Amino acid sequence: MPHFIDVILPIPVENTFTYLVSEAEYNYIQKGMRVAVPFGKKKVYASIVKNKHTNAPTIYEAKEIQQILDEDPIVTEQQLTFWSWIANYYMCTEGEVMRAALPKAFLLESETVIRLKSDGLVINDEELQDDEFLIYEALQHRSELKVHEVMDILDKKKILPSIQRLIDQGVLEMQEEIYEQYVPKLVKFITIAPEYDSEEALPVILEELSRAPKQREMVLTFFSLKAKTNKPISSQELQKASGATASQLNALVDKGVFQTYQKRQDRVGFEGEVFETKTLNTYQATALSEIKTHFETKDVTLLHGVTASGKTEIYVQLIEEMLATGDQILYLLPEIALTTQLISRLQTYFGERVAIFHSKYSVNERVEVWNNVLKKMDKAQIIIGARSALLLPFRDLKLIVVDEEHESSFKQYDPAPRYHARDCAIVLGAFFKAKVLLGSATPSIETVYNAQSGKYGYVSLKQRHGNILMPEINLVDIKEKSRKREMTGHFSDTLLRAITDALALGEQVILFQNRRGFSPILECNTCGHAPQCPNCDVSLTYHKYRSQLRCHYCGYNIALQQKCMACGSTDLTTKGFGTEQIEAELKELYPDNNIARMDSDTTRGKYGFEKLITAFEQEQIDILVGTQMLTKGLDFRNVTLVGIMNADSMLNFPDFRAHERSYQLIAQVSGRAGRTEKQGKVLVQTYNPYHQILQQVSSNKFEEMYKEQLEERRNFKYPPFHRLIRITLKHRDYQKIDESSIWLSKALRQTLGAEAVLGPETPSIARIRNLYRRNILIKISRKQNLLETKKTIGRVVTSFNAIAQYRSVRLVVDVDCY
DNA sequence: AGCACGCCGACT
DNA sequence: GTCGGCGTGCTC
Repeated sequence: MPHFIDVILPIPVENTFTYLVSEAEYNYIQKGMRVAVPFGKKKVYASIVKNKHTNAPTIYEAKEIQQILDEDPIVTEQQLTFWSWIANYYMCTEGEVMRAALPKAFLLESETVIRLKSDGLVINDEELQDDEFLIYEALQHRSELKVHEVMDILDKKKILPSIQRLIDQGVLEMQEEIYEQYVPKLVKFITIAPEYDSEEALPVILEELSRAPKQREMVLTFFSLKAKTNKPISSQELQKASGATASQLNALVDKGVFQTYQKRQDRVGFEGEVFETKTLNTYQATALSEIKTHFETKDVTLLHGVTASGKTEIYVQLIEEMLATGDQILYLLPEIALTTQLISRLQTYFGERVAIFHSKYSVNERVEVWNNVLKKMDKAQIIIGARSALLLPFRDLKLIVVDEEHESSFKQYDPAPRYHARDCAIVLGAFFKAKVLLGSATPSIETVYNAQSGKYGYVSLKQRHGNILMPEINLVDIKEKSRKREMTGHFSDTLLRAITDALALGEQVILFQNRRGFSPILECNTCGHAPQCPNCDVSLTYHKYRSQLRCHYCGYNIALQQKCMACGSTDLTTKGFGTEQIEAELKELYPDNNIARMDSDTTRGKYGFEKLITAFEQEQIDILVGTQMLTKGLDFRNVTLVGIMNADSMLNFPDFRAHERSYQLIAQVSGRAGRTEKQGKVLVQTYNPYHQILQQVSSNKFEEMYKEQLEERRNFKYPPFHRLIRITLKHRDYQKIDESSIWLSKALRQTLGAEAVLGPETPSIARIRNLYRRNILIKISRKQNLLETKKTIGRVVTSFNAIAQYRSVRLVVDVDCY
């Protein structure tokens, strides 16, 4: 009886694929193992085994697998169930989930390589055509060439005919190669050769080395290191301690004094002191016991604690109590908050039981964390990570903490799966019967709604840690200030006075401006022309530090023009403002103070962000200007003043959550002020100080904001009352996008009802990277069957793709697109 | 996704 | 005439 396996391939195709295996392979293979399979004419992929069976496919012949890649499954059965849930819920394929979940090192892809045939004939150069000669010659220097490299050498794309001719002549051979990308880290250790390892031998060696003082010293250093610790001594350590070079060390190895051996070492680990957890204050202790009470009856609980109320300590305490059982705990954070600040705090409590999973980690580091979680190692009992940590191979998950629950970065936007980590965490928690704790100072409307309706437990913590007062938030009417000519650049006199006062007291200041760059638009005063991106429908942003105009959507950039490109006038002005301009103005106003800027331009690189944070912590920086990045759970002791340069741009953002977001942002930034005894001060500059959101945030009326926003959501059919699915259409032809989007919206209206479908609407940026776009929004009432509705949408999409002239239109379906 | 096949314009 | 453009269809 033939044996078969169904596998998931890491590509966006709907189905699993069936391959033929031998009986021995069949018995060896387990679900969740990786198997290399040929796919299409030449590709080889690492796939994941989803099923084993003996049902031969009827309409095609199954291919044989190439090889089994694992000795044990690397994906658990629970993960496979979870993948399939994600694929269903977020309307994507399991392959896309697989691609997001597995560390890249697990996803081998084949590459075609060519090499000279070992018994190949030596060929006469004259017999070869130009291209063939170039390939032949390149292979004299390199043992093998990737097809891609051949393209580079010949500087053209059609290379296969030349290669084919060489193969026909028996010169070359071609092969598909797959590479295992994970490389264990090997560390070189030093021991002394056994014959020298004694008291008596030492003088002999020293005598022998009398003419090599450096080597002599190294031997002495080795013995003193050995006496100090009984840990193995690495070559690096020895070199550092003795100040010797690698060649001096090698000389001793050659002389047979030292011996070396390689040891596999984990890249991920923690070395340092471990401290006792802090005792909770009475408010925190009460909150913790309330959380535990809720967990007796409910799986999810919201901890709503104002900024600086000490939520982290509560998590720590809860984790510590849960840890006793030896099960795993997941701590999810928004990407940006994954700074050393919080991690080192958790590491000081839990030491090496903490593992970190983070996008800035290398492929190898990610594989190690994956394996540690899979094998349920002690060193990965507590996993801290951003949203993708949710996809790790957990064994026994006991608790999931979702910190900063309201953060929009928990939702993945671009490549599918477009999943929301908080919502998926709740589902994953249910799979494991784990408890889920959501924490935030400004929880999202949906979560508060779920808590108030009794679905989640609710615990509130209104007292700041150490009874520090909430910062005082004042609104500054800059319309009025402009009229009275009390503005200096973008600063009101009120804000400037507050900055001057704070600096005089040696305190630090944070200024928040939600836009990077110098100023968004460069405009001609004569003709009104503003340079546009040729690929996107946006004006280019002026970046002063590079003297460039840049597009924030596609990266297009040109050098700054001195003259208007339309009329040649030199009278150009900038409109709007960003972090860079604020920084420049500040440097003029406070030339004696250190001013730094934190945005995605200044925090590139692995440690860019951390360097800035550390410098600010150590008070080397007096004023920090930044974007959103500043809001995320950072804790600076000496900040007493926070200024928000312009609140209006956020409030007027065209999105149903703009008001909620503005409240959260202002409240979060404000929370950075006054974390010690002194009450912090927050100044919010706005053209509209009577806006209800600004009024609510300045008087700390979260409840009122929540009720008002909830009412609006109810009236306008938004979450949590309705679910939203957005379909985005993209195409480079304007006509086609127009027609196809109208067709699709009509088809959806016919099947789902006219009131459920909105659009097509043109997004505020109608074209990005030369693709025109249209959005269609589907609102699904809570009463409707979600699964059925998605199936219906799926059917409509299928019939859309069946129309030949629309097929080239790209569709992106985003479930819960908020 | 990626790759081959196939049909059209612009150049050695 | 060929090279390279990208629309189309398929992958166990």
